[in-house]
Order: sequence, then structure tokens, then C-alpha cells
Amino acid sequence: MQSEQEFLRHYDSSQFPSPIVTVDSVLFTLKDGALCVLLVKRANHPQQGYWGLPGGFIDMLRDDTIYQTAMRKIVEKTGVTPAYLEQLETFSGTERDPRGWSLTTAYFALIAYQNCQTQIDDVLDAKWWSVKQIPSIKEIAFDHQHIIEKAIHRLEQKTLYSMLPVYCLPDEFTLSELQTVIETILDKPIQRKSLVRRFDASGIFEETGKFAATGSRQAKIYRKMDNVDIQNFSRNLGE
Amino acid sequence: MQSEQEFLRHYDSSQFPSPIVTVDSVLFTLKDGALCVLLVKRANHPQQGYWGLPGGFIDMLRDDTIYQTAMRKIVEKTGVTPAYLEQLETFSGTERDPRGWSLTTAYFALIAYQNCQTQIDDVLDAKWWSVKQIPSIKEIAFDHQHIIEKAIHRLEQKTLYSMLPVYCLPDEFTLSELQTVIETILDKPIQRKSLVRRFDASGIFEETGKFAATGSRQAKIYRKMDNVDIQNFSRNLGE
DNA sequence: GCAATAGTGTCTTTAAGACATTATGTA
DNA sequence: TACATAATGTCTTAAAGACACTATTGC
Repeated sequence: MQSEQEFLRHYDSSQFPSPIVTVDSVLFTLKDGALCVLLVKRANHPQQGYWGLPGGFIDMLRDDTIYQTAMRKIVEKTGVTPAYLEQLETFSGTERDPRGWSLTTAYFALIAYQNCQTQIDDVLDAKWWSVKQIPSIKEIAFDHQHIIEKAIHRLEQKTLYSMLPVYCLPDEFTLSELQTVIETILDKPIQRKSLVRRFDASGIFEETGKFAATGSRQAKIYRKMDNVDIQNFSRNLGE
Repeated sequence: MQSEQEFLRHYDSSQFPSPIVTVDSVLFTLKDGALCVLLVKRANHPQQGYWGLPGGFIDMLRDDTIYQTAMRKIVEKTGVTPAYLEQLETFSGTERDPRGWSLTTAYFALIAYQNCQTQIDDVLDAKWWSVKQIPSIKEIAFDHQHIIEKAIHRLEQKTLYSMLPVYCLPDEFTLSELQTVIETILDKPIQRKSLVRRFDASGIFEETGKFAATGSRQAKIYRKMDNVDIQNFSRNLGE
């Protein structure tokens, strides 16, 4: 009977056929009052010239996990590090990529527009698209339209039962700004009182002591405390 | 400039290094009042003789998507078709498989013990393990222990806000049986009244007109209606 | 009738919805 | 002072928790 060491010495994974494996990310931000997704114009075949999600192949020498692949690709294509990155779902099949049987693990990510505005404006072939105009873009690569829809749905759901949208804001923000982000994601108004109650109950925010001048009464400026995670509420908002 | 057709004609994905890609499933059932996971004794290297999740390589000729890979592997290893199958998460890294950089998309599945008892008893190298004894099994392959933990957590969460546990029951069942499944998954009692309210509100169950003789008052026997999906409640139970 | 399990009634509790009210800044 | 936006108070509502109570069966 062969030992495992013996087996591994002779094992060559490249002799087995394998699907094309990629990692793609749906990066969201809030820009001009609209929820936006970053798309990159594809420089190479296949689907050259089409708009696609930032992503690409795993670099097995540099990436310890596909989380790192997702993060590396976002940094490479945009120059910025998202505030939040979470695995979404893995999409697969024979039809989704013309090169053949393929599999992509999609991530979704959040960033404050203020934290990436200049870097992304520098990248000519990267562009923020409002999620409302996405369905009208004909030249979206592969099944990325479908992936974006799934990501939007996940973001909406998490917005109903967590404070995740803070990651669309800069380090310091007012409650009204948070409310605006949430309402933009959900595409409907929410009760400020409900937000305040959750904000207080979460215990993850602290006052900076500063105030924002908004043209009328000044708003308290808060920040999320360091090293605290976003936890879930046991009910959904708005239903 | 090269056309996409030209590009695809010369494209050979096998010339690029690729991680080892597999699909694994965490199949749950309720057996002897305990939530159990199916593990299969590994016949081949690596980790020969260890207990692992039912799964394996994608067969690109037979599987249209990895969902089908997951389903096919469960059927091959157990002879039964799970009542429910959902993608869990994709796990990746250099360390998790001794053969090298690997990636596995994990699914989680539910089945009624009554619907698979005989088939699985026939399979000598497949065994149901109570989730409570899983941590004590030393010979679990790869990171499957970790994957099982994630699957248990997902199942618990979904049990708090949906009727998903019905898929652990046969087609016809009583409310008390459903309550028992839920309490076993959550490992704590729930209010029967709360269950009844959700059961009624869901609108996805119907009376069969039959009754179960339990030694005392007979219980109504229900079934899930055909072609209806499990929807989510906007609150969690038990908190 | 008694024990056991099935099923209902109803009061309490929790957290969100609605919206009026008060507070504080700028013009 | 008027106005705008920030922040709070408080009543209502929705759905879960608690638990008592009734119903039906086998013995």
C-alpha cells in the first residue's frame, strides 16, 4: 500500500482538466446620492472593450486565499483598499465564459467615495455606474450583470438587519449621512427614530466631540470604534 | 488587432497553472433525535482512511454547474437525492489540501432520515455523525471540520427566520415533529405558539386530512405544498 | 376518570413605525 | 425672528414570549 508521502510525491494536479478559475468583486460606493458599482473596461480578450467587474486569476505565488486575490485585484485596478470585503457566491458553468467551463468566486465590497475619488478618477478605464443604469448597459462582460444583481440583493438584506452601510462612509460621519446611505441602498425612506435606536443599541459607535455645520443646527459627528465588528439585529427594518 | 474568435481559437486554459478545484457538501439529517452530518471514509489519498465530506472533482463533461457536481456527488456516494441543496461558501488556500493550492465550494443539504435510511445503511464507508461528536473526531480530512461548523451556523441562522427545517422531515409530518426538528437544530426549546403562528402565516403548508396516532390525542398531518419556496420572516425566533 | 399530547386564548414584552415636539444652529 | 435640520418623546403596532387553558385520544 502506497503511503501518502509517496502519493504526494507523484501527484501532479496539472494533468487533470480543470475549469477556468477567477475571482471578481462588486465594489459599491455612494456617489452623487446614488448607489454605484465600479466597472472596468476590459483591455484583453475575451469580451475586450466590455465593462466587467474588477477581478482576475488567482496568483498562487502571491495569494494565500481567494480573499487575498479579491483584495489584490481591487487594489491593482483602483489603487484603493475597500473598507469592507465579503465573499458573495461562486458562479459556474459552461456558458458564462466563452473560453469554456469556468468558475468565479464573487466578493462584494464597500468603500467611501471620499476615500477613493482621486485614485479612481485617475484610472481611465474604471468607472462608477449607478446601479439604476446597470440594466441598460449592453456591453457588460460574462454574467457580471447577474452577479451585480445578487450583490445588490445581499447588500439590501444586510442593510435591513445591520449597520453595514457605515462602510460606505468616511471614518467620521453624522447620523443624517448614515441615514442617507441606508435610504439610498434601500431606495426608500426609513424612520430616523428607528435608526437612532439601533445606532445606540449597537454600541459600536462613539462621538468624536466634533460637529458638522450643515446650514442649520449642527450635527454630532460620530465614528465607528476600532476593532469592533458589525453585528446583526434580530429584526429587519421597514417591513 | 486580433478578433475574439481568433483569440478563442488559440486559447488553451490548460497552459495556465490552476488551483485544485473540488465541491463538497455538508448533508444534514435528524437521526435518533440528534442533528447529524454524513461523512464518508476516504478510499484514496490524500488523507486516506480519514472521514471527509461527500464531494470531489467537477466532471466538466457531465456537470453544467457546480450545483450539479454537488448533487451528483451526493447521489453517487449515498444513492439518495437531498430535499434541499444550497451553496454555502468557497474555501481556499495553500494549506488546506496537501496536494497544493486548492479551492472547494461547499454546499449544505437537508434530507429526511426516513428517505435515506436504507440506502445509507448499505454504504459501508458512509456514516452519520452527530454534530455534537464531530469536534471529538480526530480523523477528519482537510478543513472539513471548519466547513461543517460554518454549515451548522448557517442552518441555525436560517432556522431562526424560516421554515427550512421542514426539509429534514418526510413529505407528511406533524407540527410536533417540525417543532422537534427545530429544537434539535437550535439545541433549545422554542414556543409552540410562535411556531404555529409562523406555520400558519407562511401559507406554504396544507392539511392532508390524516391524523397521527401518538398514544394520546391525534396530531394533524400536514405537507408542504408543491412548488412553493421557503420565504423568510422579518424577525428571528428566540431572542 | 387520568395521563399524555395536541392545540387555543390571551396577556406581556420587545422593538419598530408614526409623527409630534423640542433644540440649536444660520440668515 | 424665521427657518432648516438635528435630536427626542411618546403613542401605536406587529410579532414573539410566556403560560394557562381546553380538546381529544388511549388506557
